[in-house]
Amino acid sequence: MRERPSKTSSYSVDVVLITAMGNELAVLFSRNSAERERWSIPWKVPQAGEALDETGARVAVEALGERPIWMEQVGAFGDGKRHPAEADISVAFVGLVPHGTTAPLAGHAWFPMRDLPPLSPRQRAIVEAATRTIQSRLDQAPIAFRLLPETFTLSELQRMYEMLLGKRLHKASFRRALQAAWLVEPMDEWRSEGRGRPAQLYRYAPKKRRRAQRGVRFNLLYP
Amino acid sequence: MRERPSKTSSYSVDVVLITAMGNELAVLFSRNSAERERWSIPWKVPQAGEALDETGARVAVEALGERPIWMEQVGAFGDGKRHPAEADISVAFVGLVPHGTTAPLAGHAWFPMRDLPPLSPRQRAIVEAATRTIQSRLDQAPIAFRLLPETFTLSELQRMYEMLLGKRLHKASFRRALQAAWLVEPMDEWRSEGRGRPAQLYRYAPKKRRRAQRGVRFNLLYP
DNA sequence: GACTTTAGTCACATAAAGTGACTAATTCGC
DNA sequence: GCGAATTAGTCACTTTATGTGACTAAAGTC
Repeated sequence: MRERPSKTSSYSVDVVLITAMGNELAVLFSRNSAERERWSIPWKVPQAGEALDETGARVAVEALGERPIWMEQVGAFGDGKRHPAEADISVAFVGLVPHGTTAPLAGHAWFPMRDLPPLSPRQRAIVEAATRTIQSRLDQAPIAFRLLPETFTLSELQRMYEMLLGKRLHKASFRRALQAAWLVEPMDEWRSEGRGRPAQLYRYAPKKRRRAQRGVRFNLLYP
Repeated sequence: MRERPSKTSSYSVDVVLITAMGNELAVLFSRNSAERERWSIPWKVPQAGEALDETGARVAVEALGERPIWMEQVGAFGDGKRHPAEADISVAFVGLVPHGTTAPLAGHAWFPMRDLPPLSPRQRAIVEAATRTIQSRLDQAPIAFRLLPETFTLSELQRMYEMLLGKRLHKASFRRALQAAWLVEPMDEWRSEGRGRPAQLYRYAPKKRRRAQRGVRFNLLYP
């Protein structure tokens, strides 16, 4: 009804790749091609006829060397100011990178979540939203398991959840909730981590639940 | 690394406007300008320098005549096949239209959620995702209240929640949860709806809760 | 005035979450 | 070798939340 846009608006696809490093989450950054001392999260412009998810996967593969083990859309971001290069808006995805695959390609680096490099306002918003997306999916999607190796101890799992939620959990409650959710299966192996009693190893093996499954529900606060 | 895209990709902004009509949710549709017998949810192409939210608001205003009382982004949709006209992808929003404002502009019509006109796959996906977005925000955002008039009875409120959730709720549980959430305030008015005992009127008046507020939590199933 | 209809509340049963304390199996220091 | 320290794993008890049926209240209907 108003004036037609002078030119069609374009979009980029930006991907927040997350992994767990030690006791912190880390995000993958690429060195900017123009200003080499600046960093940004990986992004690309779509190719003709390419589905959104495919573009997201392509961005991830080119930044990481492999496909993330889980990926979900975060949303579209745009404030009227163009940003990652030419794009009017950016469609953001979060992807999870499993433990171990943490060797970055040339021109890329992992930054701990709490100490990110300077970012454009848009990309900062994207990273924050990605974190919220992960937290909100945490009780429905196997996010914590994707960040851990195949087998893990329950303490490791709990630490992963604590890292993702940003709060401490009570051990007994955590295990009780885990049991109710039928998500893990004990192995016949134990691992001695130096200090104390050896921990039994588990693996992710969700049981197909009958009725209305209710996710995991770790509301559980620490004292 | 591969071929550059031959032309920049474009996007549209599509808006799912929802209101409550009787005992059903309804969605606003516009008649297609090309094929007059077909309908689509309102959409537009952004103007230069316009923020995403602004475009969403503009689409809503031009389809509805006023601003929706609540609006949130649903996400970006694109499968590689262009659709609403030229756009490669569509960024979708849901908006709520308060009770009463239901007179549609010319070329527009409300369709009950269970009997939508034929839609493109993309717009169908958008409407479904919009419904899920609303359901997932239901315990955090005042969605049900936005669809009701200023004052309402608790039975009306419960029916609204039931409509939005698509399941029945138990009266006693519903009211208990409502009380725990400190969301409504009784008025000194009663309304007799013909049949039975008159119901007290309430209004939305959320108390600023101190600690970790936990939203509303109507898990509550019916027998 | 008995019956129907909708509002509003109560009490009790069941389930889930919060929490501290206890037992178990290791390594470490000596 | 042995007690302290450390981490794993479990229990039992308390407190909250939720599920549910039944009951009382205030209208209209006939």
